[in-house]
Amino acid sequence: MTDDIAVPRRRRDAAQTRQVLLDVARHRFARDGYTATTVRDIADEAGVNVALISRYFTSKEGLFEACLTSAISDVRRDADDVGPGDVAHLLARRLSGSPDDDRLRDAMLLLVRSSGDERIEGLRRSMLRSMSEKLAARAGHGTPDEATVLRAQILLASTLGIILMKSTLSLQPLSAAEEDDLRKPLSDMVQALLPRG
Amino acid sequence: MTDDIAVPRRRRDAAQTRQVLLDVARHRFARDGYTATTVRDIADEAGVNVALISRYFTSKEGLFEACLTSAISDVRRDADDVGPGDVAHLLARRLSGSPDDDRLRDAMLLLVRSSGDERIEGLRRSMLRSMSEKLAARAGHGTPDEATVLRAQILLASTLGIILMKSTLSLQPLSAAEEDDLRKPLSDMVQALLPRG
Amino acid sequence: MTDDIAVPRRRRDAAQTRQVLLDVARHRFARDGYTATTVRDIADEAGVNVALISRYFTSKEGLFEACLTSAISDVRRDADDVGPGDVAHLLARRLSGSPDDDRLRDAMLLLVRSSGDERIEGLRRSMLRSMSEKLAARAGHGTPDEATVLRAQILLASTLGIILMKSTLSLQPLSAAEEDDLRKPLSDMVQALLPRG
Amino acid sequence: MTDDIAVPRRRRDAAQTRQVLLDVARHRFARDGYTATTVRDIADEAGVNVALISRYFTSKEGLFEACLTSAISDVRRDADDVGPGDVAHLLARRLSGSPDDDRLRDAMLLLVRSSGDERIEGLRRSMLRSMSEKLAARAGHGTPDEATVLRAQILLASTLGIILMKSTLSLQPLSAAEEDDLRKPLSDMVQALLPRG
DNA sequence: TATGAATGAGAATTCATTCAT
DNA sequence: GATGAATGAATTCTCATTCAT
Repeated sequence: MTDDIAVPRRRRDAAQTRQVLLDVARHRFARDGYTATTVRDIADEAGVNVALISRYFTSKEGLFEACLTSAISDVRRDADDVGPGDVAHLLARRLSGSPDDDRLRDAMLLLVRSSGDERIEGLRRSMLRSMSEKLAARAGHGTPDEATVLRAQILLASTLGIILMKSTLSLQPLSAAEEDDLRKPLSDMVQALLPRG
Repeated sequence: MTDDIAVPRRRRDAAQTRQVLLDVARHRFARDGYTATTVRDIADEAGVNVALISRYFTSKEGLFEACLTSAISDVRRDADDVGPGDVAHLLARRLSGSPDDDRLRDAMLLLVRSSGDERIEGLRRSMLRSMSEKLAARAGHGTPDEATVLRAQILLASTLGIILMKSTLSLQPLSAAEEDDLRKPLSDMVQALLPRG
Repeated sequence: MTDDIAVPRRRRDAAQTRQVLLDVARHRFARDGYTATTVRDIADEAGVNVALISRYFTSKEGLFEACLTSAISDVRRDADDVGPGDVAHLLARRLSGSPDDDRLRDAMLLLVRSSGDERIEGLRRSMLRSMSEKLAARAGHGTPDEATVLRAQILLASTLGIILMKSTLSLQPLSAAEEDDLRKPLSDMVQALLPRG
Repeated sequence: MTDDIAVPRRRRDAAQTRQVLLDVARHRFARDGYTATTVRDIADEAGVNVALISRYFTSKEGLFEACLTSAISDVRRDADDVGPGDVAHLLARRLSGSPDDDRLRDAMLLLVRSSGDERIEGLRRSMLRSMSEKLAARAGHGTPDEATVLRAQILLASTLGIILMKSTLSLQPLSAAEEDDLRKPLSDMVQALLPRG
């Protein structure tokens, strides 16, 4: 019952237990939002006891924060891997349904999920601010002006809106759209908002 | 924050009480989501007893459904008022902070808020589908093909993402952006996604 | 909606309104018990406003008390009408389903329904005590001894048990039993418990 | 009132906690009926937290069902222990106040208590039907005819009426009657209703 | 390290009752 | 005399968290 995952969990491995909880939580928080997700659900799906959430993450909020932090690193790492100039292609790939990118989509989704805790909100905000600045920088030359940052934020918000709609609501044809279907429209959108992107 | 006691509520006016509850609920559900909003909060902010929610709307879900229904009419009415061709201007006006449009922004936000109840989800979905079709139709000629509908849905999702980010997270400069700041970027985006829109 | 009863209720007739409430309440309390019956149900079935229950009977308990009192008179009157010696026949007739006797069965049922209020319980107790004494007296000669009263109470309790089971639970063949089916068994029972009854 | 803390409850023993809840609930439901009993009362008397009721029995209805089920087994077991022919003696012993039989009287009382839930009602009905058939069979020869079943049901209903009256209402002399006082009258009643019983 | 037991706070909902018309 | 509006006190149930093993 505890090991319905491929890698047969070793018992009594704290680090691994922690990781499993984190993975499950990230997915659930992303999909259902903070309040609608119960710690018991998470623990059950992870195949461990609820009390471990308090143990490893102090509280539900602590767990959410850990999810957000890990999500942020993932997104950062992913962004760094990508060369300049092909934001649209990256987006299209990330948005389409390939299971490899589930984790990344979840990570992005977390950025629109609020926990209610103000300190955690700060994290989200600063992450989004930094993402939009990086995006703006990529579009141009040196440090971007506010107008460009605004455009970058509009692009970012749009992307998140698309992920949200695509993955949480089954709205056709968007939900079923593949990478190929999305590439051109997204490319147009990116070009329009951040010309040099 | 808007106008808590502007209209001096007459006591013992069922229709008005119902309306006040509906208004408060719509705002709260839009801002905080379904699960994070408690009926007691709504009743308190409305200045009436909680029991009246059951009385007038049967249940929390019933209240949410009523909010969604009323939001849908508002959005429909607004969309009908707008002539063809100026989607971007409309968006810019709607997205900027003018208090007149608070209700409309809330209405739109409700479209990304889930109650968990499957029947209500159907409502949301069909509304979004119909909005995207109308949007697609406006872009072109006769009944739109699926590719155009997809583009319309991308535009719709983007818009919702922007509203969500702009109003629930204080991310500068987006959150403070005025109609003038938004018009050009949005216009570019609309043009890119729905050329004739 | 208000007058689903044969006699077209005159509006604004306090005495009659009171009576209708009383009748409906007696039936409901008898059938469903005190706690399981809501004043709103009663008012609705009576076709009047709930507030009138407080008005005419002070409270739910007051209404129950009034029901019990009226039930007691009915039972008393009925008992007085019956000559000595034919208790079994009376029982059989009362227990069978003839609608004329619905009110009387309800009245009897009320005697096993508790309201929780101690003062009202006293009423019930003293009524039952007096009924059993009368029953005992009928069996014999002069003032009955305790053993005879005990037998009378056993008979009374049995009768109430039969009514309860027959009318609130659909247990075949008892629930469908007619006067003819019941007469002999009941007669045997009465004879056995109160030989001269 | 019986033995509140006689058995010194070990802490953190799920099976025992469950059992204590069940015992308390059975007594309360039997004495006060379903609606008049609150889960908080039960938990308090059991000395545990209310949430454990949901945990162990899902809901109040689930708890009631568990009570009824366990009551039915108890009654069945008791009935099986009794040889044929001495129903009256058994009754007399069961009805008298000996604390050993408190549980059994509660069990019987539960059979006249309704929860409102239709599925649970089915349980009660089928149990009563089977009891009356067994009773009828015991009276005679082979499979009993409907008339005999009717007589058995009358006896059963009478018994329940007597238990109800004896234990929930303090009506003298019935409530204080001892085994010896009851044996003869009950024996007469049983003989009259089920001659060979 | 992990578990199952237990708790307390808070959620939605129901209900008798009171108030204003 | 009667009504509909409104209230406050329960009631059941859920959930994050803590405790004991």
